[in-house]
Amino acid sequence: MGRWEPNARGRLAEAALELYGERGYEQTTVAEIAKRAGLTERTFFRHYADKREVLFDGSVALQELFVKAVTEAPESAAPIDAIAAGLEAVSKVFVGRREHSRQRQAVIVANAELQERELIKLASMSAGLADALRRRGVAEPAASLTAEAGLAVFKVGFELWIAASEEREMAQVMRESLDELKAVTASG
Amino acid sequence: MGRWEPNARGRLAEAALELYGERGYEQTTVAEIAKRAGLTERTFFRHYADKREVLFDGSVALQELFVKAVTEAPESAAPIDAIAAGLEAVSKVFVGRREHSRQRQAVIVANAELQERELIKLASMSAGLADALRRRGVAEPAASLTAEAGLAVFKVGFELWIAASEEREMAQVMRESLDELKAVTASG
DNA sequence: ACACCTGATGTCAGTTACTGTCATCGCGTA
DNA sequence: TACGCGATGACAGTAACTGACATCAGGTGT
Repeated sequence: MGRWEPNARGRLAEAALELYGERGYEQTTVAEIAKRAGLTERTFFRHYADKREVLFDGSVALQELFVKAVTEAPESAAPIDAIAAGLEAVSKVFVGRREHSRQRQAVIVANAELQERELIKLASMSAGLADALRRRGVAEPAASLTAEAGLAVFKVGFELWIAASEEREMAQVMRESLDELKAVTASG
Repeated sequence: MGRWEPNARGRLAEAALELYGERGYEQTTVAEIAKRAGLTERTFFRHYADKREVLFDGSVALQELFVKAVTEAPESAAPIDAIAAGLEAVSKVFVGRREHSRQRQAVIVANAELQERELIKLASMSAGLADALRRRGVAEPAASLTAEAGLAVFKVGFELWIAASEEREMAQVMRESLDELKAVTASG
């Protein structure tokens, strides 16, 4: 366990998820995470800005994927359909990762600080999507509202997918959730 | 400024908003807030769970009002219309408070930790609204999606209202934002 | 008038997240 | 083989937050 074992960052993320799951987020100290990863507390903070961030390593890549899919949707697609294309793209990333997602989500819902961090990541995604829509020529407040609606579908759809049986595909759940949103907003 | 001046809690909230505005959230210590309120750091933490919570004193009451209005909407009202009734009720609370809201929002958007706290308060509202809708007989995931849609309207509408001129009423902004959401989700 | 009770506050010590600074290590390169 | 450089360790310090206990002001009962 020398100073130069490879992938220090990944070892820290793995150790953190394990410990948060075993004894809870609050009952875990950063020093313990670092020790399990064969590193020191100071090095933890060189890789992650704080004790929460270690659980959200992939969020930037996920947002970029989402935004990219919206940006590259056909010009003719309506804003909500561009968002739908983004949801399709994002869903592919989660194929085969349901169990890992469940474990991670269980840790997050057990602690308010982690929920806060999750929410600001989702808000960042919403802002990125609104940007992408604006670049497609969508005006405000339509762009922000469409982005928020898309995130609502993602949030609700994600929870449904986690709770669902193994055969149920995320992309399908997302499509159905979006249809449901369209239904409930289609009054008056 | 003796030990028993009245309204210690209110004095702390006022001092905190002032200091966060003057020198920023991170550059303000809890000891400084307490000192300006004529109290000690320890007493601050008896009134507020942490350094962020002091800015969110009214959030529980606001949520209760929102939920109450949704609950008491006519039985015949569609879910989205019950939410609309809630938005109307909430809007009344903000009459005459635009300047205060601007000041507070400026402090919040300037700091990520405060944004996180704001987001979890809004998420709590969404959960409360979904509950209320379920009690009205709305099934899942329609209840959660309608609640999330309502919160999206509130978020976007609130920012529009803050940026708008003095004559523009929040209730009107909320109505227009909801109509816009209905428009963007009314495709295919 | 007096002792007593109670809730709010003060005091103090302790833990832990997080930061700044400098020393040290292992590896590649000239 | 000497040197440079990025990653890590070591250490001290700040501030958010907590627990335990003392103290104070005001009300209550006698």
